[in-house]
Amino acid sequence: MSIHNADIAAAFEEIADLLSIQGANAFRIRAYRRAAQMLRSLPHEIAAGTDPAVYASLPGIGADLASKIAELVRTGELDSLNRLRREVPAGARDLLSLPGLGPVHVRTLVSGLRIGDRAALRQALAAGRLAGVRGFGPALRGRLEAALARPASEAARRLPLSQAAQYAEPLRDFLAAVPGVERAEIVGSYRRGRDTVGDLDVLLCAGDAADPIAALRGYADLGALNASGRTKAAGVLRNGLAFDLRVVAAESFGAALQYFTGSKEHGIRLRQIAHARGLKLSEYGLFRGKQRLAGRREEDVYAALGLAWVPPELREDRGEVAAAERNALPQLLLRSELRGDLHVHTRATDGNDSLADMVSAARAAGLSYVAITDHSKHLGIVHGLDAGRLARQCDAIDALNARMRGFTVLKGAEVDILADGSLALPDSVLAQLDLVIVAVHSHFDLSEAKQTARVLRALEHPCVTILAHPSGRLLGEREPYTLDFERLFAAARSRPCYLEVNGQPQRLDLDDVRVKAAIEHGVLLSLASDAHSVEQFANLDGAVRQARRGWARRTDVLNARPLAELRRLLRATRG
DNA sequence: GCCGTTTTCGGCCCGACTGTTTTCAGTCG
Repeated sequence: MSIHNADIAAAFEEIADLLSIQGANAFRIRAYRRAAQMLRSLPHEIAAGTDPAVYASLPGIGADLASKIAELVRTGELDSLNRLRREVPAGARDLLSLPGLGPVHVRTLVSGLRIGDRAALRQALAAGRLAGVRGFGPALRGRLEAALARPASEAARRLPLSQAAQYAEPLRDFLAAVPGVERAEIVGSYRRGRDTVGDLDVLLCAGDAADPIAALRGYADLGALNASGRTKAAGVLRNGLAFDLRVVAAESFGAALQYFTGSKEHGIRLRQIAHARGLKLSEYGLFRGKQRLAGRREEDVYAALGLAWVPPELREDRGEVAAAERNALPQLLLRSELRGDLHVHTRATDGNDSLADMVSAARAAGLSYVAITDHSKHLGIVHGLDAGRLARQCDAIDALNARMRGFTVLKGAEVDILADGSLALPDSVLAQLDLVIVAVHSHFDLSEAKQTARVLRALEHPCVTILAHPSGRLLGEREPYTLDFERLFAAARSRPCYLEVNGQPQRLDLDDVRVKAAIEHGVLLSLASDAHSVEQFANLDGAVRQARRGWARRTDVLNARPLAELRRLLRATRG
């Protein structure tokens, strides 16, 4: 088994948690957390073909962490972590996730009271053993009892962005309508366009006279308000989604927008730059002493720090601050630059709408070409096409093209990759299509070696154009299958064939980090709606957002090319 | 534990709210 960046990051995060329970130096703990965060954002696998001598050149990795990475890659284990696991009770780390319990309180529980997991804490609370313990007043004890009473499955779960939007936008609109509120914005990971959202962050601009936090108590969807002061409130909606609300004045709104959009790591970079220049950056503005240098507009804050304005999608501390300093940020892809959509279904298989309606909707979405790619027969659940039905669909497309000006329908199919890497339709059929999408829809649990061999074999097929939803993940439902993406990218580049960024809200696959990696490998991307009904061409917005988070420019995208160039690129896949 | 346009040692981002304080530590974002 090979070690992935995420495994190393998880080990470092566990070390950080355990050290914090032991009361170690806070900056030492932060070093582990930052290293973990950096590793999760790295666009290549560090264990694969990286000279261990190079580890220490990564940002936030010094001699010590480099040697720990080397140990993990070599042995799959970490001595120092194993030692920490022996020193701290096994359930103690889990206690950190309870609301209101930080490392100091957990240390009190573990070393002072021999309470080392949830069950022991529940018992101690019931027996009244915590009454009178320093730091554990009645309010905190009540919070803990409530949290322990909730089933673990209710533990805060990240929602797909599109789902979070259904709650965020009404909340924002409600607050925007409160008298005295001048602006209301959803910030946080929502504004950054992350695939999932853990909680909602809402920022308001209002003068002293307005009291939006009081008004919030009248919001019909409010579940509970856990904290509320003059400028800040925190609570949960009825559906359990947590939110934070902040109120600032107009002269601070831009700084607050920057601050609460995050990410946290991006913000820390900015505050470090301010600090190095003898300035102070907070949600209230950029200050020299008491003098506010910027704050009203977000652009001004970046400019006053000597930085180009960074699009929110890039604010993940993945090199964007350094690029902004050099004025070398990428010109990110725009939705208006997409010329077509290469993954669309009709009711011939599992779609809802007719070929003609899907084509009309594609035109209405501002596109100039679309590929119809219904499922191959093998996938039982979707009434897949056999050779005969596919041939009739191709005739219908020919007839449609003959009637239309300025728009082109391409003939395609989404073909299953069978367990052994062969395809579910015969070559004679595939050869007649303009493009062939292949996808894994079964046997998700193969070993990494077998899954990789399977997919690479499919990509070697001379008719194959695009690999759809390459990781197979379904947000909140199914983990990605294990696949060696380094080899996938290399294969796609040399073949050549193209990788999809699937815009379905539950998929968003490739993810942002892998979009960036694919681009760095020189692989072109196909941004697809995977629409199964006319309204789902809106999925293209999600695909674009995801691609932008992976630093995609127009030139990195297959379907941002005009039709003639697209046809040339499709032909290039056929050797 | 990391790092260098003040530094190879001594720093390391910033502020609101809560609870339990008798002046502030802890948690959170």
